[in-house]
Amino acid sequence: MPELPEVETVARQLAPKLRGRMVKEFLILDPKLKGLKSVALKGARITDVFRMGKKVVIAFKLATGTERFLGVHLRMTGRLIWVAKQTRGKVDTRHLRARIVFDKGELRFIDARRFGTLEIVNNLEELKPQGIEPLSRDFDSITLSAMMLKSKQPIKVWLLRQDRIVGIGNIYASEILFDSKISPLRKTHRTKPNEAEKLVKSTIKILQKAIDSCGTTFSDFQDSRGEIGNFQSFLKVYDREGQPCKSCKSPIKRLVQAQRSTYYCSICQK
DNA sequence: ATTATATCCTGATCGC
DNA sequence: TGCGATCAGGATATAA
Repeated sequence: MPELPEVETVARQLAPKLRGRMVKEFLILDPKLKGLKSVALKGARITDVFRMGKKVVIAFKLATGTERFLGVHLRMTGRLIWVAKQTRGKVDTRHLRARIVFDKGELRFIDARRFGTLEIVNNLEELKPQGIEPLSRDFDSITLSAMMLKSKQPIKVWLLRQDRIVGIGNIYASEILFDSKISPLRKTHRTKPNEAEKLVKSTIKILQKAIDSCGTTFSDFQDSRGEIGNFQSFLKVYDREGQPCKSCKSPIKRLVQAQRSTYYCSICQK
């Protein structure tokens, strides 16, 4: 689920719910997360919630004035659910891995596959990803071209590398390449300057549109029920194997690269 | 240094 | 309906 637009959506929706709240308790339920020094945040107040790469960052201020940052990586199935009031009776606590309890309400970290990670750091720098933020000014075709020259990987695989560009995952990689009219099989260093330019434009366009649509399908934060992402209706190639290309009508193809599905139109993308 | 493979986990879905 | 095989939107440690 969570690529850049989804993580951005989570952060944006949580921010107004969490800002200003004081941590009453930070409970770790999954033994896999037990190394986390969650007690360090007891009594801390949340100052902000935002996205960095694919992580949701929650910023805290301790009573002493010291800052702390919680980095949450959702990986495949992680979710952060805001629960405004304590529900009485049956609560689905399956896959509940951690809880941050406030005077009113709590934040739940739910993660079926348990790939998600939590980390607490003293400096925000420690959560900063290596790669370029595609929605920042640092992301331009000159920079991209220079980076792409260094890799012989297929471009689809390369786009997933978080140490180069952050935030692109398996869905958006396919969508961006379709929009760019570049084959996922193309060797990264074989892209021409005008294609790098196109890639920059397509990346920004796709990611921004997905953010505007609140991402691609996932559950609501209050009741963890309603689907709030809308971007799936804009997907042009992802999960559309055999269906007609939105542009040329020829069937969309699927292939596996680095053990992950890639979808593309072999007519439109060269 | 870059690139391919195995691995971490669990649930949903597919084919028989 | 049951059962095993396969797949899933992520990333990294290890091997080549």
